[in-house]
Amino acid sequence: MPYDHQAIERKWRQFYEDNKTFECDTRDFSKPKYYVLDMFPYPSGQGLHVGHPEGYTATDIVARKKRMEGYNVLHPMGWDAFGLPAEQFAIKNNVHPEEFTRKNIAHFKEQIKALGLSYDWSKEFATIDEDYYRWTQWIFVKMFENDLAYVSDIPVNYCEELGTVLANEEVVDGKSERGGYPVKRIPMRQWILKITAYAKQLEEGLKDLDWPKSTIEMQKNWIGESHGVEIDFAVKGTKESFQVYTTRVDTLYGCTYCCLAPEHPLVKKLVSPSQREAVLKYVEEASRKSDLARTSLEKEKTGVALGVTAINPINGREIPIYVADYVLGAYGSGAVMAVPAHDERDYAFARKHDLPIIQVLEGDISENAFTGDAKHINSDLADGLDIAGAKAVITKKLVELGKGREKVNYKLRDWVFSRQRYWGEPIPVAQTEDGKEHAVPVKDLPVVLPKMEDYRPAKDGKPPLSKAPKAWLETTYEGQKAVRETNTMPQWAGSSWYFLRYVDPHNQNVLADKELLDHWLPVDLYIGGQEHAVLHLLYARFYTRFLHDIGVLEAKEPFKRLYHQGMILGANGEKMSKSRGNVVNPDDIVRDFGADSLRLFEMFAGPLNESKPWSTSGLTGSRRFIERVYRLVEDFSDKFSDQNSGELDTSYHSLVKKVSADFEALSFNTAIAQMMVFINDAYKAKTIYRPYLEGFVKMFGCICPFVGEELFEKLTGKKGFDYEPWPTYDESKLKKDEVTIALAINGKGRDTLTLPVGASQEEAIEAAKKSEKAMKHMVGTIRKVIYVPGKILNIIVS
RNA sequence: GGGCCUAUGGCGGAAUUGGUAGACGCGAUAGACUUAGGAUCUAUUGGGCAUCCCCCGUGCAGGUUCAAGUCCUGUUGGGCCCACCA
Repeated sequence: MPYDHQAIERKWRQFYEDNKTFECDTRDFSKPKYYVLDMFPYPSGQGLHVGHPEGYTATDIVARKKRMEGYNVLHPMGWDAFGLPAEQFAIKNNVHPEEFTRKNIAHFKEQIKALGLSYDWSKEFATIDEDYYRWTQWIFVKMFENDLAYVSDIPVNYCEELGTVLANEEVVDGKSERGGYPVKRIPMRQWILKITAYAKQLEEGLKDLDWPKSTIEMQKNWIGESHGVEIDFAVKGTKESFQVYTTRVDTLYGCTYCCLAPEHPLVKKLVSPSQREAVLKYVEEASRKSDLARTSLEKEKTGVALGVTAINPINGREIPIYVADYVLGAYGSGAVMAVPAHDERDYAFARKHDLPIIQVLEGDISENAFTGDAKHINSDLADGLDIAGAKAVITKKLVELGKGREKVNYKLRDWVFSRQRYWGEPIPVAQTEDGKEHAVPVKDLPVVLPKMEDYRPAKDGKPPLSKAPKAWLETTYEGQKAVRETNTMPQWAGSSWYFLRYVDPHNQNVLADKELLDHWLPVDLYIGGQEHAVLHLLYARFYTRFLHDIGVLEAKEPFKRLYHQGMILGANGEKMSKSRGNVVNPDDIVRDFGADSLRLFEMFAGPLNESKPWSTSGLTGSRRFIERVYRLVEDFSDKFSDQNSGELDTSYHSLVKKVSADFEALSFNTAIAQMMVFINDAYKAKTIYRPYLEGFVKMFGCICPFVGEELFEKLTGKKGFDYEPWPTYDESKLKKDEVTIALAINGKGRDTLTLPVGASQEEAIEAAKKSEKAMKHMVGTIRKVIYVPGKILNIIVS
């Protein structure tokens, strides 16, 4: 029978359904555990993208291998289902986001099942399930109780025309991205999570993770730990002082002015009467610029003098104070000491405002600030020292004076956690009439998102839930009248802990049984896109550490090993998009070529972590290889033998060795190449030892499960290879009696030598002398011989 | 501006971590089978050339080494992230 992928897929999908083949008993601790997880998808209206199967196939291969190796494998799937796109689509098309999202989930699930992925569907949930978001809210309540959630008025981008708050990315040059309406920075009440309380832990925890280097770097960068010194500057003629933060305390003698951020509380307090008007105007203008506009405009350094003087604590020098928006209010203390000679920004500002420049390191400052390392000058006790030495003595002096202290700073800011949107988890808080915020008691969770006809943002910038029915809005807290919080959580909330719920998804009493969490966490292998290198992965780490701290689980880190799949690009090497017309629909591929061909192609196209262009001929090649394997089993059974002739020993045992190692390293393309070599050898062989073919089919079946199951049944009569033992290899079968090594003259490869294993240098040279090719180049006397057994014989002559 | 990654045939990519560069696949060429082949099988396939001999070849320029795609220095192009973080 020829290879009919549709019939085979139908048969084995049914088999998997009927037998619940991949259900995992998470309470079975008798076997070692392996938890392999995909980043759960956001079920968009477009359905599955051909990029999805790439990561999913990779984890599936590992899951299948681990099951055969005797692990109890947890391999679940679920849905990240709250979020803005569904809400926007629903508004546009006048449907309810839940209805729309549930439909998308059903579609995604069907598409994923068609791919032969070995998920345990009994663990499935969506973040929009009340049963799930009850615990998302519970975590928030615990954070609130632990002073990690607070409300604050912070500036947001508000667009009056659109009647809504916009994300930074939606604001371009002070105008809304859509419509081009003006956007104001106005303070608005927001819920904030104090992720900065975990900055240090999140930084330190990175060193124990088996994660891609680039992702670790990005997280480090985002957390932005910096070691420096905080210095007190007194304001002349007042009792006021302010702190500056610097990583270059060694340049303190070169400080010729100070700058405060426009948001700095002392600006309005300190400003001299004559400068008051100009300064207030400047501050007002700065506040109107969005963060984006403030940084994307040309790097011109603007600022206004406050008309007051500060005193440099190291030498008593009197210096002017400015307000300037190149100083960030949210970083450090919102104030800097300016050293124009050795900081490019200060240099530009000083030049523009005609401020003095004092050089304190040797170097050229005629055109630019000098920022390298050199001997200090004009620095009193630090003269002659390099940066490190000067930092040490100046810091010591400041500490003695009580005017400075070492300090660690982080770029990481607290997490704005509220959204003025409908399609998210309601924040489980109620406000009593005295204005106090109270967490909803745990027994009253979940706070169910009310069904609403009109869930558009309210015109005055208030969240859609402010239009919810009174019965929902009005509540009580310990007998007092209260109103519910109408902000919702961001999409991140549900994805920050979902990996915990899978171990115990139906638990009604706790978010998951601690015993199960402690057995299964951390996740052993987590695969997903690099676009989540910072936010999702950082939030998930934050949640896990918090939950550890309140005793929910022992693990401190959620994901032990992380890997990013690359993108599947269009055939033209560009990102797939409708406008480029290079989108490939996985449904078409599965229908015409089969899920196995799609899986094989995506794994063979190149290294998992690199982006690869789509290639129809590559897909055809994959299909061709499957047919070649299929034909071998179907049409050449007269070659099969239960006696091992030894013919395929080396080929098979090196195959098992390579595939075992490559699967572990997620190096699927090279594993597949080796499988092709084996099949080529098998075609050439006179007889094929049947157990070798069975072993091959089990490994091949991890990549192409449908045809793998079919062939395994044909070979063995048994249904389902999924819990069969993983093939083993015999190292002694790999050791040949002879090795082929390279023969080089003067470092240049000239020939190969076939030598007995363990041949001595003398034997090797004897053999080399028989090589005509090499002897041609052996002119002169032998100067040196380098012999690396099993690798190379290099003879140096002159 | 800073950080990280990357560069190998016509194409996707291998290379035991310093040891004959180009595994495997795609594409191409020739042949076999066939009514037919866009199926299958066999052979060849980095470039040059005096064609199985030799020379040149891993973005570019240097260096270390008996030996470099691999290590070091510099440089150019591509990708991703952060971006006035004091």
